[in-house]
Amino acid sequence: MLDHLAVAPARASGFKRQVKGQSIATVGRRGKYLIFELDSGNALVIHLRMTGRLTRCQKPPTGDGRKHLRLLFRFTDGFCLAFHDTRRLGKAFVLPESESVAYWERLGPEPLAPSFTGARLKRLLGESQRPVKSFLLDQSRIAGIGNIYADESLFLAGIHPLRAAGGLSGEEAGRLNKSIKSILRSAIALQGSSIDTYRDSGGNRGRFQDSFRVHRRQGDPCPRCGRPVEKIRVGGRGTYFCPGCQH
DNA sequence: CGTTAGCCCTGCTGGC
DNA sequence: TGCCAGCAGGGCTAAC
Repeated sequence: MLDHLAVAPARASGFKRQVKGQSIATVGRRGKYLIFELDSGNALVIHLRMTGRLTRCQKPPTGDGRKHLRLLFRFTDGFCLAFHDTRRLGKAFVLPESESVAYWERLGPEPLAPSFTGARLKRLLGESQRPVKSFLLDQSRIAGIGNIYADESLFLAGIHPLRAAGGLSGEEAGRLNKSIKSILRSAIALQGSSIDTYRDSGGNRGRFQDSFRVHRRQGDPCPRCGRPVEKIRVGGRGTYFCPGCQH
């Protein structure tokens, strides 16, 4: 089994042993997981979840800077990489090279890959009776879409979050595919969404939250038709949509 | 197999 | 002003 919670003190020694002295060969991503490939062949994997933050710093944090500090990596050039996480939901662990393929196979395809097309999405949706919003959030079906981006993608595509996934037409799947790519690309260009604690590695806020059209905007007029945005719960997640534009 | 409820975790918000 | 229930949610596990 994977050593899944490296942050817990009881398991920290094994984690430290596997990371200490290693160089980072490459930095990558799969879904919402950050992957730091070590020269041992193993990978340091970090998931920020809701409130995790990775910050590059010139020296180890002190005072208030240590509040919620969970991990601190020190590099030979003197720089540090700090992992802060207020809610402690984030995870860091070492993924053995031998388990890598199986681990990443659990995730669905990357929606930004050129091979991810409307037709591919239509096939993935299959005959599923789940709400399309739940389907988009299921990382084993499609990797990397979170609650914000599911809401915004469905709004852009004009699709109601409670529609049965398998009930979407080919044309609708095509629209949804284009919307997902567009929303993700915009959010990346604006360096993410800082509703609350998210910051990039330089400590800067993202700006995509200023472009939300429905997410966390219940009661506000829809930017397209003016009807008030509604909030419901889908699969236990707060879900925002326009009753006038999404069918 | 496909799907869903519960849990983790802390800080903020809203209602009284 | 203070208190506290409720909410925020990604992903894992257990259960159906």
